[in-house]
This record gives sequence, C-alpha cells and structure tokens, in this order.
Amino acid sequence: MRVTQQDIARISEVSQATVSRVLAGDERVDGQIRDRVLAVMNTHNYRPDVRARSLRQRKTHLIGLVIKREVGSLQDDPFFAMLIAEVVDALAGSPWHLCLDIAADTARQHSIYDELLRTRRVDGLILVESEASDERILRLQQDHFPFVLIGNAAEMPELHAIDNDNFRAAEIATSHLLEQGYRRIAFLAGPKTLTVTRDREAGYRNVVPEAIVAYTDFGAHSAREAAAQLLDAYQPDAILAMDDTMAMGVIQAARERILAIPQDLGVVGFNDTPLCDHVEGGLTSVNLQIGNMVQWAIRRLVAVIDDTSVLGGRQAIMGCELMVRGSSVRGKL
Amino acid sequence: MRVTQQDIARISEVSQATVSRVLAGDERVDGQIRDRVLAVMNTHNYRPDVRARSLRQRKTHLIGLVIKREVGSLQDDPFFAMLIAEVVDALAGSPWHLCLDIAADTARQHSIYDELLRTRRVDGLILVESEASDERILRLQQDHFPFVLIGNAAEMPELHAIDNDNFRAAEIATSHLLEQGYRRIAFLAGPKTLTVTRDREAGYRNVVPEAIVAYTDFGAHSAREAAAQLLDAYQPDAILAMDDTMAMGVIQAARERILAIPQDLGVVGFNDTPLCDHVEGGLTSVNLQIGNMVQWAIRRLVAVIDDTSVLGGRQAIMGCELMVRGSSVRGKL
DNA sequence: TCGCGTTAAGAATACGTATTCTGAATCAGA
DNA sequence: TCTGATTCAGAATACGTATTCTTAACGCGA
Repeated sequence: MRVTQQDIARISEVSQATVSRVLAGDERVDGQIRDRVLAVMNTHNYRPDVRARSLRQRKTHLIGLVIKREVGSLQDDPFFAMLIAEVVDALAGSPWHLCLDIAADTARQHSIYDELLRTRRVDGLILVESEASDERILRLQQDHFPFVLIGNAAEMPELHAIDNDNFRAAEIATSHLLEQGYRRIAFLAGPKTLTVTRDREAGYRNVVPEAIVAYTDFGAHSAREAAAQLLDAYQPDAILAMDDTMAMGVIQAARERILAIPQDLGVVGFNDTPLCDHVEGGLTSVNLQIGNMVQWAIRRLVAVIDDTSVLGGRQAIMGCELMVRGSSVRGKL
Repeated sequence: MRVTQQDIARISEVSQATVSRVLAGDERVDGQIRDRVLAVMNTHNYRPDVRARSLRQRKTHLIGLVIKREVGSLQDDPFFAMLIAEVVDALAGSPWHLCLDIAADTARQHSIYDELLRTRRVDGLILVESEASDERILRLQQDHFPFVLIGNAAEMPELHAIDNDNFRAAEIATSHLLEQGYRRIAFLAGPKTLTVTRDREAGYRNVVPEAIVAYTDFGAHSAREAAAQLLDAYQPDAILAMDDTMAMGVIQAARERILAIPQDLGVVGFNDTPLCDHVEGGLTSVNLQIGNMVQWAIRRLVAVIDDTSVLGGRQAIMGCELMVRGSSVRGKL
C-alpha cells in the first residue's frame, strides 16, 4: 500500500494539515514538529501524490509540445529532435514535465486538443510551425489557455511568440552565396502557406538579383525531386534550401547530375543540424539558436501559467548565425 | 469557469452520479435520460477533468519513456527520434499519452524516477538501453511498478522485455561483408557494459575469421576518432559499426585517408536510419524493426498496467533485416 | 392484495492534498 | 489580573470524479 500524508500524520502524531504545511515549507510550523515530520517522511519514503496535488491545485505541471507534422518527419529532420532535446533539457530539474504529441492531419490535431487541454491534462502548450490563420490558435485564445508560439506571429501581436529573424537569415545566407561568386541562386522553399517560408523568401528576394523559387514539401525526398527540376529547368549555380534535410536532397540531385559541390553548385541549408557534418566538406547552414528560443518559450509559458506579470513585450526575435562550411565556399571567381 | 459533472447534472435535472454513469456508458441508465444528459453535455461542451479522474481511478494514462543518454544524442542519432516517433505513433488515438525524459547522469536519472513513479505521475515506464545490472530495475521491481524493457534481459526472465536478435543481426551483417570479399573486418563497438554491445560482438566473432574490435562511445565524433585509430593500426578493409551515426564517423575517417567506399573500405551500420540515404551510394544497415518492438512494448505495458493476463512469454525477440546499399557492395574479388 | 425480487436513480463517500476556518494557548500591555 | 492580540496546530472542507450504498418504484407470482 502507498504511504500518504494521513499515514505520516498518524505516525508523527500531528494532523494531516500540518504534514502538508511541512511539505510546503510553511514558516509557521514549529521547528521541533517540522523535524519530526520530516524524519518520519524520510524513513517512510514519502512522496506526495501528484494526482491528488493536480486536482487540488488545478495544475498538472505538464507542458504539452505539439508538433504539426507527419510523425515520420521526426526521424527525417533532426530539427525536431533538436527541438525536443532542447525542451527536455530546459525542463530538466524543474517541476515541469513534457507531454509530447505529433500529428499532421487535422482530425488528429483536434483530438489532441481535446485530450490535452479540454480535459486539463496539461497546463500549457508550446506550438511549433503553426500557420498564420491557424484555427487552433483561436480556440486556445477563447479558452484563455496558456500557450506560446515558436514561429512568426507578427500579425497577432497579442500572442506570446518567439521567432527567428527569418528575413534576415535568408538575406545573410543569400549574400554569402553572392560574395562567393554564385550568380544564379535559387531558393528551394517549403510550403507556401507557412509564414516561415514567406519570411525567408522575402529576405532572399531582397538580396538576389534574379529570383528563382520552387515550393515543395519538407523532407529529403520531395526536395530531391524539386531540386532536380530546378537544376534542369534553370541551371542555377547555387541553391538555398529551407532546411538541412532538404539541402541533403539537393545534394543527392546534384550527385545524379555529376555536379561538384561547391564548384558547380553551392548549397546552403537552415538549422545547422548534425547532418551538416555528414556532408563531405561540410554543409553551410544557418544556425537558428533553437536552444535560446526554447528557453525563452518555456520561461514565458511558465510565467503565463503562473500568471506572473510578464516583463518585456509579448514577442521576441532571435538572431541567427551563418555557419560557413565547404558546400558554399569556392573562393571568388 | 469550467463546466463540471455537477453542472451537467443540475441542468439535466439528474444526479451527478447519473452523469458519471452516462459518461461510462453504463447500460443501466434509462435511454431517455441518457440522451438528455448527452445532449446537455454536448451543448455545454463538457469534457471530464482528467486530474480528478486520475485521482479517483488511480490512473493518469501517462506512459513514461525514459532514455538513458545525453540529451544531445537525441539530435545526433536518428535512432532515438525513430523510437520516439514510433511511440507517439503507437499511442495515437489511444487514451494514453507520452511523458518523455532523457538523461545520462545518474543523479538526474534518480530524480526522474522520483518524479515519475514515486509521485505516481505515470502509470508505467518504457526503459531503453538499460544495462544488465541496472539498479533502477531493482527499484522498479520492488515497487511493483509496471515497466517494459526495450533491450536484452535474458538474465532476468521475469521481466517483460523485447529485444532484437542482436547476435544474429551482427552475424548477418558480417557474413554479408565476407560474401562481398572483405577479409579484414573490424567491429566498431559501443560501450562494453551494454548488453547490446556484447550480443553483437558475439555474433560478429562467431563468423569473422580474425576479430578486430574497438570500443568507443556513441556518436559520430567518438566513432570518427576510434575509426581513425582502427584504420591506422590494423588496416581493415571493412568496418561494422554499432549504428548508422557511428558509421558516418567511420566514413569521415575514411575520407580523411582518401579511402574509397566501398572499394577500399566496406561499411555497415545498424538501425537503417534516414542517414543511410545521405551517404553517396547509400549506407548498408541492419533494420531492427523498431516499430514492431515499440508496438509490442506498449501493448505489453498497457496489459501489465491494466493487469490483464498476459498471453505468451514475458520476453520476445524481434527479427531483423539487412538493407544492402552501396557502402558494402563491390562484387566478389 | 401482499410480499419479494428487480431495476434505476439519488445520496453518500472516498481518492490525497491544500487551505480556510476555528480554537486553544501564549504573550504583551494596562 | 484581565483583555485583546498573536501564534500555531487541528478540524473541516473542497477540488471533480467513480462507485458503493440506499431507497423508491415497479412487476410478478401466490
């Protein structure tokens, strides 16, 4: 049988309320009694039942991380693994725990919402890669449910959100390719509906002399096909891909055409994942400081949950850094 | 304010108990009343509070997945991403949710145990890559806490566990290299304490004419260094690596030495991760059917939690399949 | 018509904790 | 010495649900 506060109280010859107070570190309880209760707790290996605590305090201390993607993309794209790892890391040692859900299709998304917040399983949500007009966000808002966005939310300044400066990131990456002497730089973009796609495309267009853009789905496979078409139709001498996984697809397409990297084709990705080191000579990529973003998001989310007054604005933009490796460096021509 | 069973009861002009019964699909409640209550639930958008339910039923419907690795290895090694993805997938649509924790150091591991099971946050645990003499397992056993192992537990047949046939897997991979004409085949092993390492080493030794073994930590970086030493000291013509990530390290080391793959060096990995497609010509790898393992583990865990009589033995061994790609095929010499 | 078994819903309770309410004891001030 | 404030711990309650206990109504056989 499980040992409860009632048991501890009986053995310590105090009331259950006192045990609870000791547990909470209440100053008003007498030192001698406190020590006695603590000792009993210790010998009986007591730990409070989080289920009862959740009911009473109306707080589960669980944070939901909801990713709107195919479950399989978790394997293909290290970005999400990085994200999850950072969340786990940021939560380590805190009283908070992670509840993870991933789904792309709308029906499943809705059931996740039902399960996670309407039943009050989690205290707050972190949303990743939501679209601008995401109907889920409206539901969360009208339910007054605590949540934080990772991704662009410029159109809704009342939301708590953190994002990269994707415009600038694409500018920097494109400029770098120009400096390296590449002239026909194509942008292999993600789905057109995502704000992250639009932001980067805008940054790219702002710098490039002549824009060549192709939209495709995430993943190495789609990227490979799209890159093949791009290469055949436009003969670009460099491709900026939406992420490293797609850049790998680009590299595969280049191999098939016996294009040497970086001589014949410069390639740059995003996210600075471990994939970059698996490319011969290294893959140039934009580091988006996911760790910082996640830390901000969690700090903010916890503050919202605890109803702490939030310092600063509701949105933040994280800087980024171009990690130059072999795939984009051929020296000036 | 949140709508509760009490509210539904009041509006439907029945007792709270009846509402609860309707929710449970209790046959004994009158059809007319049931419809009325359901209608009220619907219009008021009622969903039961999972916190109260957890307390009452002594069940949180949360499953903990505990990975004993550095948090960072989640990014480096797609294996864990695959594992997590499979768990999420297997849980989708079920009443169960995933609580994820990752940590390598012992202190943090212990606090995870405190947090997850002694406070009854989760109903059961899935453990991955535990060592044979893992002290955590003893604690779980004496607490009678439901858990399932993914990994070898042959020494403890009373545990519920599922594993690959790692002996056979290593045999198959090694035999394949022999068939391809490789003669000096080295095994780049993981930490010596892990049973998975020992099992595979045994399978390898069982087939190879002359054994060359090096132990190292997981991850591409350690593998690269270890492979470099291996190549310089023993001039093997093929290397069997513990996983695909380590195989990538091997490939890097080979590149530095201008060794062509597969001509000068054959390489085989484990796990059949997406990394395999990122290698020129493809990386040969052993597919361990993680999906099947995870499904077995979860089915079993849920059965143990629900105290359902378990059919079949307590342990199962999953088959595997060698996915032959370019990195190990040079035709017979 | 009486009594008993059966059915169906309400009343009451328990799950383990945090917190408010209550009361006894102590202490300070006059 | 008495009064009122203060301190500290116990009693009581609530959180929202599931379930056991209880009771009222009904049907059926004698």
